[in-house]
Amino acid sequence: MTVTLADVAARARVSPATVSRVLNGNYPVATATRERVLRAVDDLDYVLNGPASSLAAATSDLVGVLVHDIADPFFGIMAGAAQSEIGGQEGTGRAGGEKLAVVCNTGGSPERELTYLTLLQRQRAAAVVLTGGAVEDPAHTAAMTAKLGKLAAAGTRIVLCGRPPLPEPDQAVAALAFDNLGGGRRLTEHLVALGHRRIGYIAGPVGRTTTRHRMEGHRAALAAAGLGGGAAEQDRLTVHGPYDRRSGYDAAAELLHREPALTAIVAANDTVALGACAALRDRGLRVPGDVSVAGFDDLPFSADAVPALTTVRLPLVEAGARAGRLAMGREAPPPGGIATVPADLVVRSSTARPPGGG
Amino acid sequence: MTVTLADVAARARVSPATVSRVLNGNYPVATATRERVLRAVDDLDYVLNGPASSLAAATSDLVGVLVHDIADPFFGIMAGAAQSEIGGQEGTGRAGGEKLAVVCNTGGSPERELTYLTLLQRQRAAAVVLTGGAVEDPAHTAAMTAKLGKLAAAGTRIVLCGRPPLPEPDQAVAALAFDNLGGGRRLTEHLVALGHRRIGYIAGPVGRTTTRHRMEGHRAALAAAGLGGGAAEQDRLTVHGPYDRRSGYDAAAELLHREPALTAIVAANDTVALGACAALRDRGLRVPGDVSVAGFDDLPFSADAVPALTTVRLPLVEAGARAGRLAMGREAPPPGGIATVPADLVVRSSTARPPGGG
DNA sequence: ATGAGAGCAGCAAGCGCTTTCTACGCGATA
DNA sequence: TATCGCGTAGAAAGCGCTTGCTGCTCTCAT
Repeated sequence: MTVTLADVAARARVSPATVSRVLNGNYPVATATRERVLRAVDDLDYVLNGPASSLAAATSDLVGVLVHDIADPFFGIMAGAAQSEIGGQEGTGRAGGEKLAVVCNTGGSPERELTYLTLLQRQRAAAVVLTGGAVEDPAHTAAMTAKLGKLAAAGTRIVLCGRPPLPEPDQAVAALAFDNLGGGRRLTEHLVALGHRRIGYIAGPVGRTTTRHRMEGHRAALAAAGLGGGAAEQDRLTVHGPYDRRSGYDAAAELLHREPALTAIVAANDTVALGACAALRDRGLRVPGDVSVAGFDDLPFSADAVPALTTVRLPLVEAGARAGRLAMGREAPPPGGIATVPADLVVRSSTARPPGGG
Repeated sequence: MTVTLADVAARARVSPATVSRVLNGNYPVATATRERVLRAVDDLDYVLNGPASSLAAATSDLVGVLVHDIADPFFGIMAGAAQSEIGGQEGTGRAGGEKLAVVCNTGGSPERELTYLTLLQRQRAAAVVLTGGAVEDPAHTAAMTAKLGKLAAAGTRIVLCGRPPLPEPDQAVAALAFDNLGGGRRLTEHLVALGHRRIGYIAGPVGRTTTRHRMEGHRAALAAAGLGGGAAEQDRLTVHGPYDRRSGYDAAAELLHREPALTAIVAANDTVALGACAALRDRGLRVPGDVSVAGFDDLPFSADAVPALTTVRLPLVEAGARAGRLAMGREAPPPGGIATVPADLVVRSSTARPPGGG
């Protein structure tokens, strides 16, 4: 039925051991022998049995990339960049280093995150890349830490991309953390500098590090300008929701309802910001004429929106690629295992001075 | 070091065979025994060794989902929908049916498509879902057909989603083909009905089925209205490019250069259409006041664009989910193994009657 | 009471590969 | 000429799991 190593060995008139060595290329094999084996492989159309190989070698060439939402370009871009570093090298022929990068979609669910990690652990994955913010639930954090510790102990390399380091930093875990706090602060500082005083905030889902950090940056900027207000006031001008367009639309409407004199809205990300713009437009308000709007991430479509979105640029491609290299062990981990990825303000045309004020 | 089945068996005071059977749940085991085993599993924190299991059982729980560009929501949406059907069922506990859906990013490269297929074949994947258009190169088509045939022969289920059936239909391959031709035709018919006579076409990359079918639909509509012109004229009003925003921007500029009197532009997809809109805007042309623009796919952001995009709706979530179920063998394949997914015209505000005419 | 049969658990033979250790042949060295 | 060592190939022992088959222990009908 299926062709096995032994079949190839028989045809090449060598032992299975030799075939294995030719295929793995980490043992001296005479050129003539090698060629004979390679020819037999081609003739027989032999395909290595992955499970058998992984079992015997106690390692596999699977690398998992976990994302919250595969339909969101924020994750797609990072995952794509990581994957091209992992399974990428075209034309490398049958040379090593080729790994199978697989992206797993958790849908933002903690359970599925854990489930995928177990599945990856089952497969004895060579590495795991976790992208996006972490869920801030003590129980889940503990479970994740334990699971990741076990994976690391089993030799699986762990890389966090766009996610803060674990509470108890592990040597074996590299973290590429986005400067969400700094980015959020700079964004709101920009708005404040333009003269805005009543700024609504559309936050991401509750209980996510990304949500919290961006919001803390926003509030820090407000506080620094003496615009903090009380906790109650802050909450009044904040609406939480998922990272999608619809959420932005609804939240903007809600904010306008709570505070009709709003002159600016800061959104948790670009997609949400675009939803907010739509809501504003539907109410006859102009952006940025009546209300300024800002996003976060600087996804490709943000530059093309009308008006072009003021946002915070996150180098997703670079970060994803670096995470991929880290996962492959092709790049030295940053000192302390932790690196901060910059988040720079990008001013475009969706923000301007407030109508009367300024 | 790592806990094995034998360790669990020892602790539960049963044979390894019994533990295996409890875990796989496909053999009668007395309740008391089962519970003892389950307790031992928990106590020891046992995690099945996937490769060993796959080797012994000659099957694996990996399902591959191939996409051209993971950063493109068109693929992200389909892949996410498929994945939720494959690895989804929350709370199913340790019950079967749980598979590891992994998405592989080919970047549109034929070589990588083949490479991933081989990697999946290595892993003895349970199923493979291929999304998006196929590359129309005889050599590649032959290679793919051969490879898919081998996979199918090895028991891997194959599902094509948004891709036409193989040249020589295989019983084991299910295909969910998008009605790109019909959608393209209806879209252009709409433009013609509005009174447009000089319509530019921004096509996708050369040599892809999707590109060709959409374009053929466009040209069929033109021909039916007696607007076909000669082949040379058709080519003059057609520009090819990748499926990205930049390509749309450049192509629109080029079309305008070739035919300044253009009153409408049909783009290969929504992203490209948005790029075209940006180019038009930058030249001081209004959409749809001066030039109408239409896209394809109806991605989420299309409804939010300004102006909202007239496009062709593809039920990506439904198609992806169905592909997932097909891959799991949870849904009967369509008659003949082929089903056509409808592509309906969605008229919004980016198209209107041409300026002077109509 | 006894034989048949159902229900459940164990034995042991692999699944296809990797890798350690051993063996062989040959040119170089003494 | 005898010895050593290098380069290369083979033998064989698993890696951890699944599963066909065997066999034990009860229960139930005769």
